[in-house]
Amino acid sequence: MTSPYDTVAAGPQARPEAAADTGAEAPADAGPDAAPDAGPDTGPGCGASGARRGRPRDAGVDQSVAEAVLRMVDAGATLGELSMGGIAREAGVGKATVYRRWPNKDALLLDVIERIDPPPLAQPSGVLREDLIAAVEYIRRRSLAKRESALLRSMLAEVQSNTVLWRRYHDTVVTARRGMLIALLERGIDSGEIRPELGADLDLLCDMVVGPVLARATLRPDAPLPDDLAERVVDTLLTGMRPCR
Amino acid sequence: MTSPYDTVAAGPQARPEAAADTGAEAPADAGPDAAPDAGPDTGPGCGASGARRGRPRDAGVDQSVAEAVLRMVDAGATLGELSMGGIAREAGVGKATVYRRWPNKDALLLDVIERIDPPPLAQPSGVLREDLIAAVEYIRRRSLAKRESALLRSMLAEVQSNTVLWRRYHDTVVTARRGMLIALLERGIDSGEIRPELGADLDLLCDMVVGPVLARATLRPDAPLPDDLAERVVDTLLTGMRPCR
DNA sequence: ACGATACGAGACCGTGCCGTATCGTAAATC
DNA sequence: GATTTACGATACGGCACGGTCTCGTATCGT
Repeated sequence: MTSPYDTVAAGPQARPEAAADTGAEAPADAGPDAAPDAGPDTGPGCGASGARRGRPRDAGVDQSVAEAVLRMVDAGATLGELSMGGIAREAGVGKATVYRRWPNKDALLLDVIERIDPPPLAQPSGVLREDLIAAVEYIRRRSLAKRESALLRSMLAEVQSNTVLWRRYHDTVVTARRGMLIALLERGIDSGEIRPELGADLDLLCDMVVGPVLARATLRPDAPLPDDLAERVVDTLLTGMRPCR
Repeated sequence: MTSPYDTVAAGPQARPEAAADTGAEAPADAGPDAAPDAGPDTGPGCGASGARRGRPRDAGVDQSVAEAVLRMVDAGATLGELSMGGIAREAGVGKATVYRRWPNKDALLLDVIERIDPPPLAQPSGVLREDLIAAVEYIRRRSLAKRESALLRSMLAEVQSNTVLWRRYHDTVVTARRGMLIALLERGIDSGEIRPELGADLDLLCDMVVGPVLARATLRPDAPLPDDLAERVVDTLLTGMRPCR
């Protein structure tokens, strides 16, 4: 109903003259346009003019703020519970310093989320079973180091109230991984390791591979994620539950 | 960090003299004791004395409030975003009326959540494949009528900041369904329809059955949940991905 | 009729947060 | 040295919410 997330301006705020459109605009305007590029083009030096005049921005501040947000989410805060004041305090910076870089809370969160670049999966070995296990194992490990899973849960909470935020996360983090997995499955079909009729819905196959661990990690935070989980999921999936042979 | 959920008193508040321990207690006391029975023992008539004196409580109010909460969550609100004033307004009741029944927001949410009694699954037919499909299909349908899935997502957001609330939901809603599914799988093993070595971890098997649909419904709210989803998940799972035969 | 209780509406107050502004200081260019 | 900008700290206004209270009305027992 009363969603606090209506307008979102993404990316750290550039210095005033370099981006006059990001800061204070005409009121009751904004809307769903919101410049989609949110690269961490932090202020200093982004303008055409080579060297800035005054004291340069401390690059460490961006880092501190991002770390603080992750730390707080990790510690159990909902995104909705995070306050700008709290973030600033946790990061050990002034509130004004935060607002100098991001116009509002949404922009900040969006930027922090995009800053989480998942380390690339290892190069596929070509052996289907091993590659699938590696993919699932990757999810398991990320869920264990629960920074990721805490953030995911927090994001999930925002799916409904802040679709922009979620879509951004989805496009940045989820899609990439999913693409790799689908490629893996396609190769498995080509090589005859997967029944070809299953190729009709790779999306479903994808969910069947990652769903179990994902569901356990996010929906059952108490459940264990034992070492051999990925292996057993993949083997059960490949062989099937029936004692067919 | 600053969790707004510290103490929780569950269940609709009984009329004053009937339950003097639920209302205002000594401050800085409460704690993790919180009477665990939260049945909707709504005020009137709950006391030993047969008939109450004044105007009886309107049973419709409890319903209206619960409906309002579900409606708002359904419409995209996070539990944290719900306000008592908003709930009262949405329900068309006075704020005082709400507080007359529940001592605080947590107690209200807890009660509403427990009020969602999932309609019992149909009696198992005895045919493993059909029963598994029915179980998965049940999840799919609940996710489609997204009241449930919206609530689930909102609950998930609270996992970290309000473990009490989550545990209550988990114990009430999740455990029951899971138990039925595990019984199903056990019978499948007994009847030889499932490879017996898989019986070593029925929990995992459980996740493999429900995980795909659950993950898709909660983690990918845009993804479709086609009619034949349950069937295909179960068949793929039973047969396996390999072209073993 | 009368007291008791519940009802919707809304005033009220304390608190916390958002976003801005100010202050004194630090680091850069001119 | 002067100017410009960033920094941490903090004060401020505005606002929404939680929770209490009051008011006028409705509905029950006695």
